[in-house]
Amino acid sequence: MPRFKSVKGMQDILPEKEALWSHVTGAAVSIARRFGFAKIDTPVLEATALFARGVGEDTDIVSKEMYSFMDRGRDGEQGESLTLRPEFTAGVMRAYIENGLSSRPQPQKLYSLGPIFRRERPQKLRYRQFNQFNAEIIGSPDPVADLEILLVAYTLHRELGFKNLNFQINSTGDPECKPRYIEALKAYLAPYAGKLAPTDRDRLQRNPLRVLDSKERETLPYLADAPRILDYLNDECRAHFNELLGYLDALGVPYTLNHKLVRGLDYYTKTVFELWGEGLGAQAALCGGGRYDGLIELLGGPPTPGVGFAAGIERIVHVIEEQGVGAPALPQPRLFVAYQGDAAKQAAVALASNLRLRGIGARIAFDGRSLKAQFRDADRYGCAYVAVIGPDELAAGSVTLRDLAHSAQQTLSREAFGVWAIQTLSSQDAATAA
RNA sequence: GUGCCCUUAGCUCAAUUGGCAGAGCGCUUGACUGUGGCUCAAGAGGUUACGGGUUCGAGACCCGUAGGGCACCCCA
Repeated sequence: MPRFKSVKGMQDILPEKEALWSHVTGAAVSIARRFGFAKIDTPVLEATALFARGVGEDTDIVSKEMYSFMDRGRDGEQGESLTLRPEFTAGVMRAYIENGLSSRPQPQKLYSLGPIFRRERPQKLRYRQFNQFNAEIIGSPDPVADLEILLVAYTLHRELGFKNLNFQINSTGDPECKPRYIEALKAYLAPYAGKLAPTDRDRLQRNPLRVLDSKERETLPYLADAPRILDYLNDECRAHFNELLGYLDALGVPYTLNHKLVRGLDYYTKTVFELWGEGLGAQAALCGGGRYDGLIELLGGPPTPGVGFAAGIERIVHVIEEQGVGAPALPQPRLFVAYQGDAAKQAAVALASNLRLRGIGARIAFDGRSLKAQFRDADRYGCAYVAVIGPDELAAGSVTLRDLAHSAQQTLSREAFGVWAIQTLSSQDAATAA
């Protein structure tokens, strides 16, 4: 029997990571709530067509990175094609439309947390299954909505101790000015088409904007003097962008205008951004997002503006781990219940169970190990106290309580032990949890 | 999808020009038969990623596959 291994690009997150992970996700949730976001959980599986339509057929994500399969229909007929979500936004928009969230107070501010799947070649901090924190503001064209999305991202990373944060920001215009710019870009690049890198020649036809952030050596020289989209924005888009930048200036949020930033998803309009940080190797982006005013209508909903972003949890965890940021310890039982003998084992199991029913954490040994081994476990698990029930205690109806830190012990009646446990352990559990 | 590098115990790594597969940590047990940390001792744990080939002999050399790392592409 061959040993099973995790699927390529997918990894186990082991218990020792729990404290750090809940530190990060806890911060994300707390900031989302501070900004007035509510949680929405959508399925991991969606119709392939949703992503093809929403994200765009010609994007890298849809054209080569999706985990898709044909579902079974009735009577063995072939059903529809389903896909493991490669991003959050399309699914959240589907849910917004399907559940009539457009008839609730607008805008709807929604956050999500969960796994995302992209079938890329794995690399450091690039996995085929990874976790994202996602936030969307749906139903407002106000630049303040853009600002709040940027600020959620910024606040999250600031609070987790990131240094040298910087937004890369650009505007990709709207359905009126974006095509004008694309035409201008195509016209500018057309004479050089033969000299561009093959992939870029292809992009020029299918998705001209993507030529902009090309890193192909042959292409780069021709990009330097390419027209800039900011020069082609119509009045509305320019005003929107300038208002957003004005807020960022006023708040002292660092950003760099990056006119080559277009991002790989078709649905973006107006604002696009990425937040860059240190310690990520070739993966500069901690998180990214932008505005998608046409998406909901494209997916069959009422014309509705929206803006959002997604952050990669693994990338955040990696960086703060490297910076040696310690996460607060998670609460754990302070008491270890040890026993000797079968009869005492029953009493010990009952004792531990009763404590837990009263909300007090307790750990108990399995497998009838020696007292010595039980004490070693108690120490290893960081328990402060050991309650021992052996033949003597069983006969006397008592419990021997040892304080490991002070190497002191005393024998108490069951009643006295119960009082001690409620007084000492319930308060300490609460203290650890807080 | 492309290029380069890597893969030996649960983990981190040794093993002379091809010549008996090892250490530390961790784990289990024990060191006055009711008591932890520290120390000491013993034990368990391996198809050397997988499949072929060369050789008297392969962890080592050759080919293939898988997985990992780094970079490209793109992004979280």
